[in-house]
Amino acid sequence: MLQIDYKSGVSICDQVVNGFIRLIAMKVINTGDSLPSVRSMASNLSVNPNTIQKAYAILEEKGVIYSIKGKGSFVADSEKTNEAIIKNETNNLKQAILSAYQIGYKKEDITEIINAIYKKEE
Amino acid sequence: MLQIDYKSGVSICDQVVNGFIRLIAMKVINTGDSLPSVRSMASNLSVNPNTIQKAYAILEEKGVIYSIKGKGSFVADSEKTNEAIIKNETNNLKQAILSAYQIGYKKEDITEIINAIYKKEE
Amino acid sequence: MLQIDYKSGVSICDQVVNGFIRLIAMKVINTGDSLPSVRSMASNLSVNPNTIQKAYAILEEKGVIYSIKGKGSFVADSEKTNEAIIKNETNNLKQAILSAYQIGYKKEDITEIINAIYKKEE
Amino acid sequence: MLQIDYKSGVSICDQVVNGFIRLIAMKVINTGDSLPSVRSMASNLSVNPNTIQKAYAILEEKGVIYSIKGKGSFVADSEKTNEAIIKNETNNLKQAILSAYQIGYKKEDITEIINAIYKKEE
DNA sequence: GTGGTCTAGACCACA
DNA sequence: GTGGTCTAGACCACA
Repeated sequence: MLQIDYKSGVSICDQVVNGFIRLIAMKVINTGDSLPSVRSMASNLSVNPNTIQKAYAILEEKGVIYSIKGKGSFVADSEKTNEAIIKNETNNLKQAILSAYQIGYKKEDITEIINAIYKKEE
Repeated sequence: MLQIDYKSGVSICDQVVNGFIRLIAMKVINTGDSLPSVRSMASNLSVNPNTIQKAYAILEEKGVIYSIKGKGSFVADSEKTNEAIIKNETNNLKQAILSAYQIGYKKEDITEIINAIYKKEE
Repeated sequence: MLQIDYKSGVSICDQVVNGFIRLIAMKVINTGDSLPSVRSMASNLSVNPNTIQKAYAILEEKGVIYSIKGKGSFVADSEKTNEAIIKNETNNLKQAILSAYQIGYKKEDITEIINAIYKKEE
Repeated sequence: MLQIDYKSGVSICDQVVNGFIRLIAMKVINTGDSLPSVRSMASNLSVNPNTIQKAYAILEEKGVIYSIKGKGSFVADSEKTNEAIIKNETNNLKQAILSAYQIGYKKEDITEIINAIYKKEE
């Protein structure tokens, strides 16, 4: 379900968190869908269960999933998930753009980068 | 000269590195200007000299400063600093924009954020 | 695994960096192989862990190894390591040859040294 | 007489030593010629007299100059200087070439680098 | 005084 | 257990 890059420098925990946020944002998994159990996820990725446990806790704290003892973890309702995801992403963008602005980037400089990425990925 | 947030999660070393890159990018300090000595910087920020030493080493490797044993550390030629700064900033932007792209942001969504920042700051 | 000369004038850190580059270049250790942990290496060489830590950080930055928090350090893909190794070695050679050129060595003088080494070692 | 690059990372002392060795090797200055006094050299290069003093001491130790108290420093006889210079340079080359050999460089790989340098500089 | 390297040892995040 | 960051402080080369 998720691809982990063990050499990327990004912690596995963060990769799991971001991976699920992405899957939810792209509607690959939707409100009410259950996530793999901590243990199955851990064994599939050959990863320590604690790592997955922590990732799920972070996702729950962000409001994109909820966990029910003895049943498992589920995607929260789309209103909540949308809000959480957009807030997260917009903050990232704001920070990067503000920083670029402060060192003298013009709107066009940023637009150029955007165009390059959207063209390349399409 | 620099503001350090000791609880930000970002390492002190990185804050010093990014702080100076920003100061140089904004031309607050210019080619040939000397940076505070490792020791004075360390005592001003109430931080261990090794931490500043490491930050300066990273800045030197990025090509934005050069250090002379026994003399001090200085801002590099503007050609070199510009190159390093643009590379740094463009990487930041690329990462943020790619991530936004992947979860479904459209060009217009990002442009909106850009406009908000550039209007607000002007 | 590595021989350190504590009085050579070359820093321990650099000796570790160059030592591993050589081991990788000579295929004594290969892609995916794990390096000794920072701590075990440090105790084996009777050296402070920070020194090894720094050496590993430099090796990672050069692209010949990658480190995973909590797991260890590993030799990178051979594509990456080859590139880094050749860059490193070619720089060394260039520097030595340029210096010889400048004080009047002719091509033949250098070729003679090369022949002596290659004959002797074969 | 000498060009010092204050940002090169190479210590001023070493630059002075290598600079004179080069001048002697290229016969710009010859046996019996006097070197600038420590003080005039220091003031010309805006450098601490101790630094020049040390450089001269190293040159004397290598046998390429000799100093007479109250009179100054002079280039040694050409037999001595030649010997010292060739020994120095050949050692450098041997070290670099042996290292290249050990990691699998072929003669041709090194020859290519030599040709590139000799063509570029001519 | 200034940068550079190192020891000794603590503490954190991650697995 | 493993890598990463940091404090405290010594010592060296260089100017």
